[in-house]
Amino acid sequence: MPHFKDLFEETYLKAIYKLNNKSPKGINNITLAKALQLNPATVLEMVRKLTERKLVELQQDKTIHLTESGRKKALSIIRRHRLWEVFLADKLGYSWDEVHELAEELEHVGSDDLINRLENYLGHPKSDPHGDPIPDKKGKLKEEQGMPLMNGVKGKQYIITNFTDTNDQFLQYLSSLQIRPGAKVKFTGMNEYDRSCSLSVGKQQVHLSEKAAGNILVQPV
Amino acid sequence: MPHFKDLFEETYLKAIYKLNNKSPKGINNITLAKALQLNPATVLEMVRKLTERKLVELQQDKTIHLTESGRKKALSIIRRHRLWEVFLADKLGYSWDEVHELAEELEHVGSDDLINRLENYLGHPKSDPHGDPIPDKKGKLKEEQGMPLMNGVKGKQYIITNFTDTNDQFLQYLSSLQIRPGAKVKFTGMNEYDRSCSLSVGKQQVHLSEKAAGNILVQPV
DNA sequence: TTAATACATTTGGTGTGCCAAATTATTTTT
DNA sequence: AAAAATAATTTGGCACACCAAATGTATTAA
Repeated sequence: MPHFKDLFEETYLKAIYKLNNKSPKGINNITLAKALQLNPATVLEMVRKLTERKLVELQQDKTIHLTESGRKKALSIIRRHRLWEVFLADKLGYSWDEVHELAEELEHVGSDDLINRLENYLGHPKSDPHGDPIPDKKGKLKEEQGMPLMNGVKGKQYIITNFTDTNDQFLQYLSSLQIRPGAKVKFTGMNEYDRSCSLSVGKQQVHLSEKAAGNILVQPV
Repeated sequence: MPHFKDLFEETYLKAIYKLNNKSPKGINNITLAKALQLNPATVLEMVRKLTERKLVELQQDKTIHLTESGRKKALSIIRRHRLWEVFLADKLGYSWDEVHELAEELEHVGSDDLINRLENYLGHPKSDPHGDPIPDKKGKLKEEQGMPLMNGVKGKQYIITNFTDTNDQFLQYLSSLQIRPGAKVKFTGMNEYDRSCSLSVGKQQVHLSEKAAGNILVQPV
């Protein structure tokens, strides 16, 4: 019979890691609870357990931080997730905007040895189908932070690198607009009223909400 | 957050299916509890839930049987398990006696679509690395029952087809004796005292306990 | 400074699978 | 048929993640 503790642990660690990347000052349990779609009481309880396990530290201002070993574990899960995504896309023919949910399950499976073999089999890819970099065995991750498309300069061209929202719905929406990693777009302006953005993708004019444009990362072409 | 009910359900259904294959008359919850290494009280409770879910039927003589839909689910899990085993062996380079435990985890992951794609990617293998046949999408399984090596005739040659114990320890033990699916062996006799068997594998003389020899299935050469 | 708002924590309680131990059949033996 | 062994079931309870709602405790506005 399976042991679930790891699974919960991994889910929490990954969520904390990701939120902490966005807000390096630290996050509170409300934020974490919202991200996990759980009750704050539940999250507090679990965070305490993780603290006992020396994976998480609670600062005196109540912010939640990963310890070094917690960060290691989180990166290991992200590594698994992204390698499975590559597998699903490259080998099984899934498109880049369909792989997230499945990888969410696969990431909790198997040993490090399995993942290392998988990486080898996939030819040591540097990034997953969404353009996100894959941590190496040691947990090293080169974070080439792109700039949010929202902060673009009117008239300039950009290359889509990756996304800060990994939701398959969102990605499929972008995909339908031809917005995918590697694609070239021109920023044609922002509407000051609602901060929505317009851009041209190929010959199409596209309008994106502030939220959407904020979750698309680009590099100057 | 994950939903575990399926996982438990699947574990029970698979165990019942396998035991029922060995004893078609039906099994009791003691046998099932032993196989799952759980308390009979626990198993009884769960079996009742599975009965409510119309996956299992309790006969009046207290034997446990799968319903048609229970059998379907069990076969679907076995299909997943065996396809993942092929993946691990063929693509990631694991040897046939190392794949079971990992497949035990992978079998609970993902959708039927994923498994169908995997099957396609693997080239529609007919059997897994242990020689066991892989059920098709519909749940059809051709059970080419081999004969237990124990029942062999002295002096005759046999081809190893598969095994009725899937434990990796056991398989690795066999592997160390050059006993693997497809291997040719000669049955050289049985010791009546403890029913242990001797055979020749290549140039080696090998002795196996009654239990081991009973779990090795062969076909006349 | 007081009131309002947000956050943090505690309390009591649920569902699910699990167990040990006691009890009640049901078989076997003798 | 009585005794012994085995099987089936019930009972009460544990662990774990989870939640709603109540209660503190800060912060921010008025």
